[in-house]
Amino acid sequence: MKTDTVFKRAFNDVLDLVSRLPNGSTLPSENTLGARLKISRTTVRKVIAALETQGVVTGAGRERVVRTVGETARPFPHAETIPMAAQVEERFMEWLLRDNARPGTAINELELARKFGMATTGIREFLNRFQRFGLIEKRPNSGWVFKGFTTSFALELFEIREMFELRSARALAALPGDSPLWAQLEALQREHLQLLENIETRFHDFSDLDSRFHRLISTAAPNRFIDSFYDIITVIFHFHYQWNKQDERQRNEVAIREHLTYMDALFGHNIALVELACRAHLVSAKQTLLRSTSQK
Amino acid sequence: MKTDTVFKRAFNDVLDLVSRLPNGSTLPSENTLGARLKISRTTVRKVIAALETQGVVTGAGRERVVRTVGETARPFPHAETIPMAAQVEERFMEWLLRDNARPGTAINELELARKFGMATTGIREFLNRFQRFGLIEKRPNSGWVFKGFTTSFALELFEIREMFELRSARALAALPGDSPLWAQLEALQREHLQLLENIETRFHDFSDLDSRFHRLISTAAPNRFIDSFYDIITVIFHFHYQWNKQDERQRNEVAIREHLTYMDALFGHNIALVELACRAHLVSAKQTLLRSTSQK
DNA sequence: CGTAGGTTTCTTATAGACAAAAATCATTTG
DNA sequence: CAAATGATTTTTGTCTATAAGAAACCTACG
Repeated sequence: MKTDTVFKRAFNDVLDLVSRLPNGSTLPSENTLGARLKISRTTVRKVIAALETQGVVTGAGRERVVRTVGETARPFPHAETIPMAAQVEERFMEWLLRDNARPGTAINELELARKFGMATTGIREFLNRFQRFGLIEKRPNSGWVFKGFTTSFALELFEIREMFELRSARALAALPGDSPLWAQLEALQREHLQLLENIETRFHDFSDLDSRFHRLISTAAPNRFIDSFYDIITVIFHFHYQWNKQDERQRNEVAIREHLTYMDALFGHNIALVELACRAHLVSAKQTLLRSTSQK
Repeated sequence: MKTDTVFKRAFNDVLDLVSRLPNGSTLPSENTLGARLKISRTTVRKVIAALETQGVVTGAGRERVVRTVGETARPFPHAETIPMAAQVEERFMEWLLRDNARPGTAINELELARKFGMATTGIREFLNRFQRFGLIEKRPNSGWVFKGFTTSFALELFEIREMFELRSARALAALPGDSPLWAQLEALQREHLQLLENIETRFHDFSDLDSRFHRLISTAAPNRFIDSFYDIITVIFHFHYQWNKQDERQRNEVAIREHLTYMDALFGHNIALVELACRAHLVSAKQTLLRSTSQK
């Protein structure tokens, strides 16, 4: 059976939306709600039905009215609004990093299914998608092997990353001044400066900013294969940041300053400087990653 | 239920192996057979049991003897020895190319399952793996869309291909003369020359040679992400060759000559010449591909 | 007559079952 | 006791079933 995470997320969203409405106002139409929440009318109706039994919405048909007074309905826990497929990645990476980080470790679908409390189908599907990250490999009719978060993995990853990033950075620097990308880059620059001011408390926020910065650069010359590669980078770094907390504040501060230099070079449209700043940043990012890989 | 393609392929292989043995010789041990056919002993025993009922092998336990006289057992049809997962790709590409090549076409798992005579699980698994080829995209809770074999697809593919190929070619040219790769490259050179001699009849054989040539170059500096990208190239070109038969003989002849020039440059360790030959070949390959893409 | 709600049909996400194949454990024999 | 066969346990590949969710169709009201 499907999980009803779509319904639960939508329920919470509508609850939130409705709570901002004045008491007694009419509910937006089913189509409007569906469009706003990016779900089908079928699910909208299910949500409305649930809200009716909870007394948040009264009336029927075109005459549905919001009642925000009285005890409000309780939203579903956040965990139940995340689709299963998305949760597997999180749990799998945690399992890899905490328990079984050794290269060559066999990955057993049945064991994972039991550990994660789900059917093997879901595990298989995840592993098949995860394969492209280059960390696991399939042995037909036998299981999967974890190839290890090794030095060579990091080196291979960064070889490609450098090629792609330099190419995108050059393309961006060559963009005319009236491209909307410059405004977006300026906004990101401000975010970097703000983060730098509050680095002591907010240093965890860098992971997300980092991903957005590099992805923005890659949009200067869109290429589906490069975009797809950035998914890999994002996931690897996301978990690397979660796992390796050593010197996190300081590492992130250094990276922010490198980003700022990199952005200055971009704003200056100076290809040579851009390449220099880009390379410098990637070298330092590579060193950070390399410090937490296993040998071979 | 699993298909028994492993058993059937193994059965055919053992039948073939046994037919070369003199009548009355003892059968190799189960372990030996398993190692040679890359299958588990369980399947070896199943094959032996089948051969016993067919009278090709007599005796039991350690005393099993081959009987090649009399009517020999019939092998299983080749089609039944190919694992289902491998067959889907073939059928899917054919379906894409023949029937529904239009960008934006919705891909319906259930419909494909019915058309291919298999369960939806198998289709899903295939589509999830095929996603990395950049030709399809998933809409959660809805189906998949075919993004189209478009001009931009070809351009994006070749942008990456050129980056990767130039980098590998440079690495290969820089390899010392005693590297085993040079001998392998010489062997490939001979294959090219032979194919060129019989181009009129054997021009279909180029597809395979092409793939092996470019993959050999990439082994000069192994990188899992590049290898993975070559899988995409190989599949795309495999089906492109099957689909677009126009001028096939001539196109392949041109490509062979380009390869030969490229190889000469590599043997000469002349980076500038290598880059020239490599670029020239890729440009012409790109043109070929572009000629059969749809607009946008 | 176009937009909204009501109803029906179709598709996807996930679980569960089971034979094929692998992996492990046990026994025999030279 | 090492290498082979025999028996048993686990795991994978594939199918079927079903609720959640999307999509399509229908009806009614302003």
